[in-house]
Amino acid sequence: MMARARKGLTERHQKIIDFLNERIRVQGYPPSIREIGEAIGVSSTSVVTYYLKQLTEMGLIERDARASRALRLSNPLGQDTVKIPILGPIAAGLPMLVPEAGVTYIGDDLDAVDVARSILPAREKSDGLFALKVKGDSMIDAMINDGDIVIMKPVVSASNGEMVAIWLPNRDETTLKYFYKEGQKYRLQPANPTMKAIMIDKDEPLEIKGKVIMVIRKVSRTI
Amino acid sequence: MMARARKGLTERHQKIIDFLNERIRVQGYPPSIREIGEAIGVSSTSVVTYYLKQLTEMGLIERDARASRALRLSNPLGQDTVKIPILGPIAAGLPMLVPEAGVTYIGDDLDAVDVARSILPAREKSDGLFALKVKGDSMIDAMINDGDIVIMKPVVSASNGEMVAIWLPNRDETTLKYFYKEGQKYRLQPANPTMKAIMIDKDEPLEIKGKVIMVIRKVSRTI
DNA sequence: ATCATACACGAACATCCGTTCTGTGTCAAG
DNA sequence: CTTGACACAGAACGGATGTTCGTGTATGAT
Repeated sequence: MMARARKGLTERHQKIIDFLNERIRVQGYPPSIREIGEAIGVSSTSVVTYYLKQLTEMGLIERDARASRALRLSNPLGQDTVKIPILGPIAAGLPMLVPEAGVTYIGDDLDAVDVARSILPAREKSDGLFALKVKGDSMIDAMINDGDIVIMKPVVSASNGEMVAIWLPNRDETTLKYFYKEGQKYRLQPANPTMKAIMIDKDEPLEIKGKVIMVIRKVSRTI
Repeated sequence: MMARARKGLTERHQKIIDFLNERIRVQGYPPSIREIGEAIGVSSTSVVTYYLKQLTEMGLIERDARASRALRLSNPLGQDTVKIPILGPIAAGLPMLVPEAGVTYIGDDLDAVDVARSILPAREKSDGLFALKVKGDSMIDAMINDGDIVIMKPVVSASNGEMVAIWLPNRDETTLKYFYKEGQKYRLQPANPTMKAIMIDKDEPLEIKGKVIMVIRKVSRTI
C-alpha cells in the first residue's frame, strides 16, 4: 500500500502554487481551473481539480465550492504584512509586558505597526511578536532613540549576544542590553562601546521579557 | 448641462470600494457582479456594471473583460507595501547617490526593502524613495548602526532640523547629520548630544543628497 | 497475474457570471 | 412641457467555469 510516500510537493504541485502566486500578484485575482491547466501543461480540467483537491488537503490553498476563481493561498507570498501590536511605551518599567499566550491582540484599533514579512528575520514566526515605543532617551546606550519602535519576540531566556529587554526587580528598572552569561554573573552590555557593561550577580533576580529583533525609527525633524 | 458636477465618489461608489476591499481581504478573491449588487442593495446586475464602469473610468479599479471576478483595486488597502531600492552601501562616499528622475529602479532583483505603506510618514509619495545600507560605525554619531537601513527621500535642500545626507567635497566625506542654517554658516549637528557639531562655512561646497525619513535595524546578534 | 493506486484525458452538464437590451421613474435645464 | 442625463430594474443570451463521470495507462504490491 501507499505506492508513493508523502513526498510533500511534487513538481506539479509546486508549479500550481507558483502560478497562483504569480497570477494573484499581477492580476489581483486567482486564475480559473482551465487557466491553471494551461499553465502547468495539463489539458483536462479534471486533472487540475484533482491537484487542487490535494493542495487543499495539504492545507496549502483554500477553496470555496462552486464559485469561479474562488480560491486563495493559505500562505500568500509577496506583499503580505504582519500587524504587530504596540503594547505600550517602554520607560516606566514595562508594565504587563508579556502578552498572555494565545490572546490575539490584532483586535481593532490598538496601536499597531505593519511590517512587511519580507523584512522580518527569515521566517520569524510572527505570532506573538509585539512592539514597544521607546519614550525618552534612556535607551540611547542601545542605539535606540526616543520615539523608536522596537519589535520584540517574547522569550524568557536568551543566548549570549542577543539583545533583550531585561527586568531588574531590585533596581526597578527595565533596560535593553546585549546579554551574556559569564560564570557566576550576567553581563549586560550596552551597544554603545563607550559605555560600560552592567554586571549582575546570578542570585540577583532578573527577568528576560523578550528579545529585540528589529528597530524602526521614523525620522521627523527631531532634536 | 452637467446637472451633477464631478462630485468624486458617491455613497454607492464608496460602498462598492469598501466591499471590494473587505471581500478581497477576507476571501482572497474579488466578488462577482451579483455579489456586489447584493452587498450594495441593488437588484440588477446592469446597475452594478454601470457603477463598475464609472469606477474604472475614475481609475479606482481595473477590470479584465469577460472573465468572472476579473477585477482588482488600483489602490488596495491594507496589505500594501512599497518596494524601496537599496542603492548601495553608505561609506565610500555615496557614489551616484541621486537616482535619475523618472527612472524606475524597481527593476528585478536589485536589493530592495519592502516597507508597509502604513509605517511610512503620512502619505509620503513613496516615489523616488531609496534606501542605503550603512556600512561601518561611521554613522554612530547619528544613532545609526552598522547594518542599519536608512530610507531616504531625495532632496537638494533641507529645512532646519531635518536629518540629511550631506556630501562635503572638500573633505571627500558623506555624513548624516541634522541640518541647520545659521547666519553665514551651516551647522551639522550629530544626533548624539555628547558629540559636537560641525560648522561649515557658507562658501564651502556642500551638497545635500537626501533626507532621512526612516531607519530600520534588523537585530541579529551583533557585537 | 491480479489488483489497487496514482496520474491523466475528454466530454457532458448545470450553473455561474458578465454583457447587453429594453423599460421606468426622477429631476433639473431649456 | 419637453428633453435628456441619471439611477435603477429585469430579463435574455452566450460564454466562462467548476463538477462529475467514464475511460485509459502505468506502476508497485500481493
